[in-house]
Amino acid sequence: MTESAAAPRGRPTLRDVALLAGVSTKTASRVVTGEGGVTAAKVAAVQDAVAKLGYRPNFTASSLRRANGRTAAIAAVLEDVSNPFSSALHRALEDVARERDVMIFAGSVDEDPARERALIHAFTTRQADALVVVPASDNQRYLAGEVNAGTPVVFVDRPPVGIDVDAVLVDNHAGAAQAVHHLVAHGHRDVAFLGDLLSIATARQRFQGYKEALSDHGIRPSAEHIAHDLHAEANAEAAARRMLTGEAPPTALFTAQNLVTIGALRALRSLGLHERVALVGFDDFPLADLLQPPVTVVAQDPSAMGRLAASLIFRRLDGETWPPTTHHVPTRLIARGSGEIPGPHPAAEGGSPVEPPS
Amino acid sequence: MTESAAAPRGRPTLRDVALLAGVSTKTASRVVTGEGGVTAAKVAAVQDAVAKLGYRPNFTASSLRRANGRTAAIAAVLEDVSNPFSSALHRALEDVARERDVMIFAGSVDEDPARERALIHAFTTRQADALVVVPASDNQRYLAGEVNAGTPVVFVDRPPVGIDVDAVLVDNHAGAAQAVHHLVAHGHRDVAFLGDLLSIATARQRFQGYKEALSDHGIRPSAEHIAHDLHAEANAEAAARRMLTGEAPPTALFTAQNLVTIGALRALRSLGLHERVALVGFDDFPLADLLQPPVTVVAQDPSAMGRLAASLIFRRLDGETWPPTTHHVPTRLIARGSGEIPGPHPAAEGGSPVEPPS
DNA sequence: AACTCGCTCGACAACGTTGTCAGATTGCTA
DNA sequence: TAGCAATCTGACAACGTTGTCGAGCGAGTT
Repeated sequence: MTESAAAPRGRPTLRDVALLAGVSTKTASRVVTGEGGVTAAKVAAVQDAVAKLGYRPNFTASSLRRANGRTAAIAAVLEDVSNPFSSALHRALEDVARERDVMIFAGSVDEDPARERALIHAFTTRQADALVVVPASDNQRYLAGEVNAGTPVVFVDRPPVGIDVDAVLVDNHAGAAQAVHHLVAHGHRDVAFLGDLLSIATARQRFQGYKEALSDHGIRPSAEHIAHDLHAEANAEAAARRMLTGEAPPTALFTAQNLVTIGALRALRSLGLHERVALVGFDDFPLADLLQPPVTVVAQDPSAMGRLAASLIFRRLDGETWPPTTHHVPTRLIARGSGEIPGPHPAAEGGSPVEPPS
Repeated sequence: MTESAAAPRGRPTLRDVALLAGVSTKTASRVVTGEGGVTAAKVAAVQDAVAKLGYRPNFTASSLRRANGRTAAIAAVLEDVSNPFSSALHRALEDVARERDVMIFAGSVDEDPARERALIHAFTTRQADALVVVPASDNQRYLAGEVNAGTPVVFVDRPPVGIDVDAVLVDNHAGAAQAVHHLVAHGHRDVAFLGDLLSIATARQRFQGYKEALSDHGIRPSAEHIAHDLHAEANAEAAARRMLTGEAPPTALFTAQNLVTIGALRALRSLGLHERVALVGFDDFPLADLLQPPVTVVAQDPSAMGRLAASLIFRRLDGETWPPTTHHVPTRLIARGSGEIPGPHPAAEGGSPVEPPS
């Protein structure tokens, strides 16, 4: 004999199970979903059939039919799943989702607005129950349909534009200001700024914080010591090198993004200035404490952001309602060494060095 | 007037579109799928209706009905989406999948066999078209049903057990041996081993490579200089510290995993031995080149592994068939400094230092 | 003029599942 | 013993979509 039974072509379905167990599909369904109200004998028969056939329910078909139509999957539209910030966020979402057996679709936008739309389209088309978005475009009006249809949407790290939804943001302005105050308190007045693409809202906010903090101390930054649109490590390294080898080089650097910080570190290292020029970076990174000197940063907390975003999502999915709200997750200055290299203006102006409250 | 029209409760469906456009659902379907064979006038009417209602096709329902039943989603069962190896792998999968508009479900196993099964269950239940698995369990027989049903499965980094599927592996044995040969060539005979959980196949292979490479040089490692089951940074640091402060401390360390390497670096640093004790780590990590001294590693190439895994998946999905095959992606020794710290036995035995071919 | 051909279009069924409902069986009460 | 409620079970429809098939129509052929 080649086949013991009718050998259903593809995967076994509930119908195959029911047939083998000698019950109706509905009763088979009752057993596999644990709905109850089935006699022990039939339960056993169905379970036997399930085991024998290796039946796996088709959750896709089930969610098509079920009352709420939930797919128990949420989508994460991230900057790049392989960068530390995004992947920490991703992991935090997963941790919260796991408690509810919800899966995560993740995709990388790479700062490409078209890609952002394509991803969101793909995810909504696949009936994701909710959307977590780190946007790259300058306007997300196109999401209105989804939001109106009742899909919970949370923006993370960058504010929504043209649409009113929950957001979990970092206080970039305050964080940047904190970094600059810290440097000034350690005797620096010539603090350079190296930042990400100005098209990114957070980059603009950090620059704003930098400018205002300096101006609080009556300092006007030199135009040569400001570099924008550094999105790759190599660009940042070149920009830092240019500043540091120019005339009247800065005595401290504020690097407003991860890769920019690392590029600047390379420049400092290769010029042998890493023990002499102070540096505070925005966003923490692994091994920052093992470098020489250890790198002082304004840390964001992507895990906390992810957990908060997920909890907002699930509260909405549970039916809770409230007006769209923006939440701010605080930053934390972690002094490790590079930011405490003294500058030429000790005990700046106002007496004791100004330290932000822990 | 409160509502301009019948205001369909949830998302608009093809039926709503057809109704508004005055055509049958089938014709509406023809338009949105681009099937063709529809007059220009009706195409326009349908497109208008689509735009007016903000209609989005339900890909889930579509794949239920369509001939091949594909969901255009593949699942990645990873160690931890937030660790650099996993996330680089994830990203590589995404890059290949993107070309075909295929999305990725990702989940973290955290070395928990139960979680591995739960994730795979969840993904198959959601009709993922294929599975990429970095296994944590010691046996994956339970996947037989999926494989028989024709779902392409590729194992990455760790070999499948109890089941015969494609695999993309690192040559851990050779990579570890290469690291040890490198250290011996630089004058070390007392090379310690610090490795991950012995329950992980790759950890065992790396240990094997270490032992055999030493034995090639007629060296028998001291039992005190071998530490297994170091899965967290803190454990690794403690173990390294114990070895380095014991009597007859090793002159070189081979750290067989990422976090173990970092833990060992912390121990070296805190004991002030980082310029005196050589170290080669298995698996590269960001910023290894910026540490003092820069860290020599045997690098894996998670991107290449991911791309290869994805290409195997898609070739199978395209209908190509071949017997399950194991592919080995080569490692590469990257000499940066920490591995070239000289040991007490210069020009070891066989004349010129043995360097593996680049 | 009768016929065929090609094209457009819609009715219907089906994908795998679950909600609804009514029928069948059982056990209990009066 | 009749009556009734409680329990179990299956037929059927439906979720949103697409494959199948045949009807309708105008144009071209003999």
